[in-house]
Amino acid sequence: MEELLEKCSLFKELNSNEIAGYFKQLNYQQKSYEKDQVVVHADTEVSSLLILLEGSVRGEMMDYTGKTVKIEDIEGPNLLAPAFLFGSNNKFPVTIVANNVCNILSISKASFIELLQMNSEILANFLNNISNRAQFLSNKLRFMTFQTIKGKIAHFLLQISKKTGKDEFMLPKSQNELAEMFGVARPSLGRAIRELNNDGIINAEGKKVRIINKNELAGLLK
Amino acid sequence: MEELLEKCSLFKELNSNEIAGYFKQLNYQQKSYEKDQVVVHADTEVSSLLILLEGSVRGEMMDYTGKTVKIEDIEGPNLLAPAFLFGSNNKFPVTIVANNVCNILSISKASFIELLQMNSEILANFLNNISNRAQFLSNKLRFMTFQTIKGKIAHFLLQISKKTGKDEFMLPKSQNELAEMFGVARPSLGRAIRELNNDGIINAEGKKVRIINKNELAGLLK
DNA sequence: AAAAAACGGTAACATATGTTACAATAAAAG
DNA sequence: CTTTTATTGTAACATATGTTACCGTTTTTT
Repeated sequence: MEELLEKCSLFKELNSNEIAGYFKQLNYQQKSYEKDQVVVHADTEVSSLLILLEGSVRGEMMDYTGKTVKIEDIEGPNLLAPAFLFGSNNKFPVTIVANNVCNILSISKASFIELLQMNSEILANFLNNISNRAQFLSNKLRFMTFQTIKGKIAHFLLQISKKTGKDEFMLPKSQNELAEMFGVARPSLGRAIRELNNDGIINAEGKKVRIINKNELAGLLK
Repeated sequence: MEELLEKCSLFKELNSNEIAGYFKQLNYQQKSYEKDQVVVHADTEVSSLLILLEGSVRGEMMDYTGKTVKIEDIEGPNLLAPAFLFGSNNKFPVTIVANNVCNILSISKASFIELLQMNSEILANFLNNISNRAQFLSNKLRFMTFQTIKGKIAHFLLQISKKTGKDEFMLPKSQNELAEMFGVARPSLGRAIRELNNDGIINAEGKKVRIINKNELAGLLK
């Protein structure tokens, strides 16, 4: 277990011996989940820090019709909803569902506070983690607030292009998944891609995409 | 100054003498701003913790056409963008503009870290503060992601109704402000209100609103 | 009190996106 | 290899929202 925790950002700069030392004094539990099993439902009280040791989970929100929107995937090892352990509303903001078999560690809030007091390294790591969380949300918010479908596609493609350094690549997800990610209807996404293609801004055929006019594509980021 | 800080959530449970004691050891600056003066532009490096002592500021985002969307108002005394002092992207996510004459304290990051190490009360307060920030963003995101204009209005009205305990009240903002807050066009907002009125769900005349069918209104929260 | 500015009401029209449906193709399963 | 299932392409149509414009009313400024 300590080997997995060692890779977790919360314990950066600590080795597995130190971690094991701290955990001897802590109150914690470990539990496994099956693929598609719900780990916690939205609005459940957050009374413990959950650490995803192995596997992958997703955060989902549901509207009142029961339609599910995936917010993000989280790969272990990583903290789950760390920003909801403190603050005035200690409820999970999303439902957390296992993407595959995964292994989750739970530390009670009281124990975790002790841990933060024991080691200033861990404290700093936790501050960074929460802050990154807030920053992620802030980005997501900007993404949702401003952009049209074409804007979202532009953002997405330019991000890939920047990361890979190439103008031609395969889409890493199906249109269905992208549409869900963007919070739009699948045919609308398809149409937008087609229009970008017909306007000569990109070249899209199946999953293969080439960016032709990067400036014009960036101009859609309104 | 200490009297103002005493009211700030970061120093909850501390009195002004204790605060003054800590500040003697810290590196900080204080500065005033005029109404509508920009405090910091979006994407500026966050190298200090900004504390709004007196007055009110707003956070704004701009799209590439220069159109501004107000994200929120912040009243002093309060922290500005605390979640961006740590984490991996230390840039202000929004442009901060003074709503009226205000007074802002700036503490260098290094000094602030010292302060967090000096007092565990302040540390806990800061964790709560950042966490509340993340929770605010999470709410805003839910708000933006799911809702139609009518849904946003429903959410807004039901929130007021819940807070005041009344079904009839005056809108606390102009349609212009509401439209900006919701990120929609003003005539679209007006039309949506009119339609809710014509459908007998609410009774709206000028700023005076009465909720007639609360269930149906809540049903719009999809 | 008069003038100016902000605000609310509303209409016509443009545009973006959602909905539903179905066919063609590709990928996975048997 | 064949069948099944998922994926993509696409069209017709419905709906929500944005844009622009104008007018009458209220509020603020002078």
